[in-house]
Amino acid sequence: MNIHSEASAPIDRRRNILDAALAVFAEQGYAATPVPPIAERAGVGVGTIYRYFPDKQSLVNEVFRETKARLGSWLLDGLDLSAEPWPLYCAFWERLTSFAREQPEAFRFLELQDHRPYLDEASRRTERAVLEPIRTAIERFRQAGLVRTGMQGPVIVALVWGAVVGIFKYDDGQYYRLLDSDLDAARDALWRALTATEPPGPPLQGVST
Amino acid sequence: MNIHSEASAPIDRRRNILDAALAVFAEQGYAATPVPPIAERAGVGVGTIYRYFPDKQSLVNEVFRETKARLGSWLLDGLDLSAEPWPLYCAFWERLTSFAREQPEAFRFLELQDHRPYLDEASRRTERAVLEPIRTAIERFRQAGLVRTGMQGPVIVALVWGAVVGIFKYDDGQYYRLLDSDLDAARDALWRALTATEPPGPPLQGVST
Amino acid sequence: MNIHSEASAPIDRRRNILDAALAVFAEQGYAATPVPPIAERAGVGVGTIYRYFPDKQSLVNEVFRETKARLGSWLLDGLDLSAEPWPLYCAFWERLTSFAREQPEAFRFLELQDHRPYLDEASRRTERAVLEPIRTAIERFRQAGLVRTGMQGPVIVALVWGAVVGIFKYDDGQYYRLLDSDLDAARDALWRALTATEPPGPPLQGVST
Amino acid sequence: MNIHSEASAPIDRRRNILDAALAVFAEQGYAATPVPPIAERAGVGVGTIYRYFPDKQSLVNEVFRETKARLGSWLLDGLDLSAEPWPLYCAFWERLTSFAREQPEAFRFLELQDHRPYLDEASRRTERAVLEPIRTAIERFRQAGLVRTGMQGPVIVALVWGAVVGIFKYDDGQYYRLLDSDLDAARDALWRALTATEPPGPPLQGVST
DNA sequence: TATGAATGAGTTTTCATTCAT
DNA sequence: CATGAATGAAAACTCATTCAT
Repeated sequence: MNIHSEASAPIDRRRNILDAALAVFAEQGYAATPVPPIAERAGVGVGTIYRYFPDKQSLVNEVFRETKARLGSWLLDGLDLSAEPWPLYCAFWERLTSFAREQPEAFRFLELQDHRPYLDEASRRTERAVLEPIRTAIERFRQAGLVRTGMQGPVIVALVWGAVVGIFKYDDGQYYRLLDSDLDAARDALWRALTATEPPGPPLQGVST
Repeated sequence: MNIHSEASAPIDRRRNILDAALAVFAEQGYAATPVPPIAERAGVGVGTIYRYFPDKQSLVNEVFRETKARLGSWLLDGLDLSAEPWPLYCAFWERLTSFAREQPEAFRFLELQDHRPYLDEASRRTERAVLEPIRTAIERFRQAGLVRTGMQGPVIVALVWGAVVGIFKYDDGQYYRLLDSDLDAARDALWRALTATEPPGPPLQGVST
Repeated sequence: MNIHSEASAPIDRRRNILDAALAVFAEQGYAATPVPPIAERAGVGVGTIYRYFPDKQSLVNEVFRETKARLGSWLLDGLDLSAEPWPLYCAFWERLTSFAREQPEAFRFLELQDHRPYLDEASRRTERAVLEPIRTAIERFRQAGLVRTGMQGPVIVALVWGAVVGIFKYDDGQYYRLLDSDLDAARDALWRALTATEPPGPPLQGVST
Repeated sequence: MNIHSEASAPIDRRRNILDAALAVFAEQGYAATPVPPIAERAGVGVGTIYRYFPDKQSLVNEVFRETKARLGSWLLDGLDLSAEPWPLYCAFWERLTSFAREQPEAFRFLELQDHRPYLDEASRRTERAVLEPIRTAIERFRQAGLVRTGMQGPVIVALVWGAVVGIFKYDDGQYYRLLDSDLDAARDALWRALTATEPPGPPLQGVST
């Protein structure tokens, strides 16, 4: 018998607080969100939040780092960076768009808000680190001549990432709903943008774990 | 000529307030910005702000509409939407990137922040209206077969616009400074993305006024 | 006509806040006193206190410095430190005891409470400075052989001052009320303590201004 | 010998809590001291404190009573109140000053802080009781004509006690360190104050147990 | 009309006390 | 019986808005 049988729900208050904070920060923004709604959504007392985080700013920074790291895992865990360009690109694209679709709060919080006013150094480090492997891979492809554009590697990533953010932002859930065909077309279009070649076709299986 | 002689500096308090508000909102965000810093930057008393705007939220909405409209003018005024695709695209690209470079506060405020928590209906209308002519033009090109991608017209605009925001956001002024060559390469790359053809060459002169 | 006719009561909110704070701090102590009671007693809103003092600790420090300085003036203003020992001693005694009697809040706050936990450097400087002239005068007398005790000058002052605090503290207004005869006897007794001579008699007039 | 062998350390939690509370109250004052630091210093959990004391105020009152009683014992246990005045005075003086020196926390807590805001009736009774034997002895001497001053007996005690507090308070450990000669001189000076006679000489041995 | 000091509702944060373990 | 995580009432402090000047 371990400390918790599978049946008993172990209450992880820190987890609940972080999740609740992400949800309300995504909705209202950090500065516009008072602490009590976070506590209520987390199912804890207000004071409890201050047992886990020294202040509101530390909380938002932890939310940022955690969520950014989660995005990093989502994009990269098990991704074979040595794969061929097109399968690798497709795998990355799939992960990127599925994150936006399946983790809308995380996506909205991370990508649609301006964090500079409160981000601390640790968070900025995390931010820079997350896409580093992708940037490196792109840079490798670029130097191998597989990427036919004059942009620096990181700029390429920023462009693709920004394009994805742009189209998901346009999907406001009310005036426009993104179609799967939009996403596929965007994927192929950006491939052309980067490689100056036609997309080879449907992505091969087995690139990601 | 207006009624003021050149010697008397015509103090346009409303103007100053709007400019000051844009500046501090761009820097700190709406919710994190108290009113007094706006007043100070505008060179007026706090009370004065409430003579021109009923409350802080009305102010930020007016800032939003004004700035969005300014962006619209910057992009569209004198732009010949009936021009050939490539020159039109180049002209639009030039306007877009020059706005980001020359009006960094406006760009940061409009594009890097999440306005949903406070935007009123009038502002949302303005937002939708600004890019409408562009969307219409794209749609026209698309239906004429000049745009070879399966995306809906507005999604194309969102993708290009998002890509531009993405690369300018990556230019944080500290870890990376965007090069002109990055911008030119991005322009050509996105042209390939949309048309599935090589960019025809340097943009022709005379497309925009 | 100056800015305020004598008839109109010019409201000095800072003054009111300091007075109110002294009153409630004297009664409850600094740490046990919330801000609202101070505001109420001062006849101002809570927020107003924070317009005049950055925080509660700054307020109590200012109260301390002001009150200490007031005590210093009460004891020393116009006191002829070059007077003969006995008249000077009597004048000082008179000022000391009248301060305790006429400014009971100031006396209780300054002398019956432990300020170390919150006193800042400026306040500590003020504290050290206030009795300095008296200490200097005593030292002069001591070196002239007029004070017949082996204590250091400042210790003499501390002893006399402590004795006065002790007897006023014993006067709790309920179980014991200090008599004038107690005070006169204490004055003469302490004179004997310091000089090893009998007190010469009733104090001469005209020592203080 | 008690029931515990020397090997097993008998943990007296109540004792530890009282000692810890005295230490932190002496340092920070009652109102400014949270409960957790007391628990930590006592080596117990916070909850444990509430098993021994109903609330924080009861704790501070018990600390007060205990410490006051300890002071009473220190001053009086084995003191021969029927001794001759000068030896008795010297013995008392020795106990008083040694308490201030050897129990600085107790001294600081009892004498340098204002307990009125939280003291309950039982504590006030204890306070009054402790010095009662001394006051009675003084009163006896006074009525026997051995004390030559017009002060009431309790006022005499208050003056001496206040003088001692005054000089020890002046010894802040930083700007001034009390010398033994200061203390001896103060003892003799106060003897002159009370008796209008010269101190007879060095204190006889054997007055206190 | 313009101002900025004043305000109190609302925010962040603390802490005495409880109670499940 | 001892614990310390959890709590919410209360504290410190902020700030959008008002209004006397």
